[in-house]
Amino acid sequence: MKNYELVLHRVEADLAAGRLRIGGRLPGERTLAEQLGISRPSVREAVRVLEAMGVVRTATGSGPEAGAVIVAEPVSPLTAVLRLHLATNHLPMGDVVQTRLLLESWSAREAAGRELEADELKAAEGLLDRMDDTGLSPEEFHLLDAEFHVALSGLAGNVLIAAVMTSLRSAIHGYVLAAVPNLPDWEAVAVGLRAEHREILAAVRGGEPERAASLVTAHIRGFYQAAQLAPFGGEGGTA
Amino acid sequence: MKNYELVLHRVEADLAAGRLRIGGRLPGERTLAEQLGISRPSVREAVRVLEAMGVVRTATGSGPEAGAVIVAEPVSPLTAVLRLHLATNHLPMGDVVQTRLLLESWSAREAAGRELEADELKAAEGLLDRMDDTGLSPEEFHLLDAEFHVALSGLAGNVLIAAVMTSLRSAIHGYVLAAVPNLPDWEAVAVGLRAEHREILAAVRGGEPERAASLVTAHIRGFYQAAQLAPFGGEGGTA
DNA sequence: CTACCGGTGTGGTCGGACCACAGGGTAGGG
DNA sequence: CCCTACCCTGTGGTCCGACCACACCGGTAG
Repeated sequence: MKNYELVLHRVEADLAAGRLRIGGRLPGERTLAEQLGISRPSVREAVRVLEAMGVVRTATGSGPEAGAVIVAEPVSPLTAVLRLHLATNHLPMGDVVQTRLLLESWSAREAAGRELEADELKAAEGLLDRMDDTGLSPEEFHLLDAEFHVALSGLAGNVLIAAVMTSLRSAIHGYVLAAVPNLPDWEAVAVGLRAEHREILAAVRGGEPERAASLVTAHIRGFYQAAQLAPFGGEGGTA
Repeated sequence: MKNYELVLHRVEADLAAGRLRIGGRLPGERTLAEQLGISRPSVREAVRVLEAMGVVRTATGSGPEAGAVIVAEPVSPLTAVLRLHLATNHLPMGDVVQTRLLLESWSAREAAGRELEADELKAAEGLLDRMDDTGLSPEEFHLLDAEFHVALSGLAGNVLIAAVMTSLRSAIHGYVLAAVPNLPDWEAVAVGLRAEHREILAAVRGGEPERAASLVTAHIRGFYQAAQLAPFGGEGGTA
């Protein structure tokens, strides 16, 4: 048993038992070291891991914002894990895209079947309005695009799936952007994407689950085919 | 910019550029510290993070197995992130189960639509045979059960989804086990689960995607309802 | 009453030291 | 000549003590 794991187990146990809550603070590194009978460097290694896992946020200084504060940020660790494993080339980009397709089509179906608050849709709509600006560069456009898709999957109400979607989009971002030059006419593509987005949102708002899901599937598939990316054989959503 | 991040970026860049491959080794901690102009403790913090992310495996001693070896182990970090965030109670168990349902039904549909090698199915079948042993405790049974479901999702051929499934199962394990006492007759339930497993595998082998998917959905839903667990309203798979 | 300014506690970093471990080269015995 | 036992070397694992930068907070001077 390595020493830093003592800290990890201690923190996990404290979380599970409710002794630590979001917004709470870990004891100081020196205190923790003394309590567990280990050295400060060992404690620091554990805190770094917790930070990388999105469980704490550290800050120097004093006051309520300083120290190791408990947070709940699952997106950044998921993104980091994805990025690193994509870098090893042992995680095919095709699998990532396929997973995205699955999660998004499900989210759209689910969201269309729920009672949505008006302000939930407002955020997504605002993004679409901003995407109407024809002066946007492909990169700016795609950032808004990604944000829209993430917002859409958030409407399904499953925080895990929303978090995974966010990570997937981050991981895919560079990949998609690199393929923009493959498109024969970017502006024409953008026009098509805008229309499809509106259509998807309308289907979600109108409570048409199957239509929303198939629109999303077609929307994503269409773009990847146009950009000559990731030939993926899987279904993703409902056929 | 914190010092340990220098190491993370360096390693990620080396991975992306192909200077580091699976099976390769990181420079020694002392060497790395000198190269980046930082101290060894800073390097160690970064290595710990990489280890927690499943990118390296560290070992003492000498020889080809010692040092920080590059590996590709996405499952353990995903599991750890899930466990920690479940402990914070900011990740509802219902969402985890719902996600599992989605991934598994998709995997079953996908697997049934593929050409499978005989030995791919062998592993799953072997697990089912072992589960026929009536002397198994609920915990032993459930471990095999989880392994079977993971193997099943592996048949779809998407390593990301398979990895996520493995993590979800680990996260759910304790939760499910704690609910076994809720079951009026464990042995009767086990008999039903065995039959359903065989049926699912048959549908996958027989190339019946929709049947496989709906069997899986019913299989999972049935168990959760019997154990009076996680009332989840979502669809998960195709309705 | 206000503005300044040090005290105090936080994480961030560093250098050095020692330990346990495992492999490989070497010196010794057969 | 071969085999065995030993020691040397390099690895990560751990620890100590120190100093820095930072941010709040309280006392103090105006």
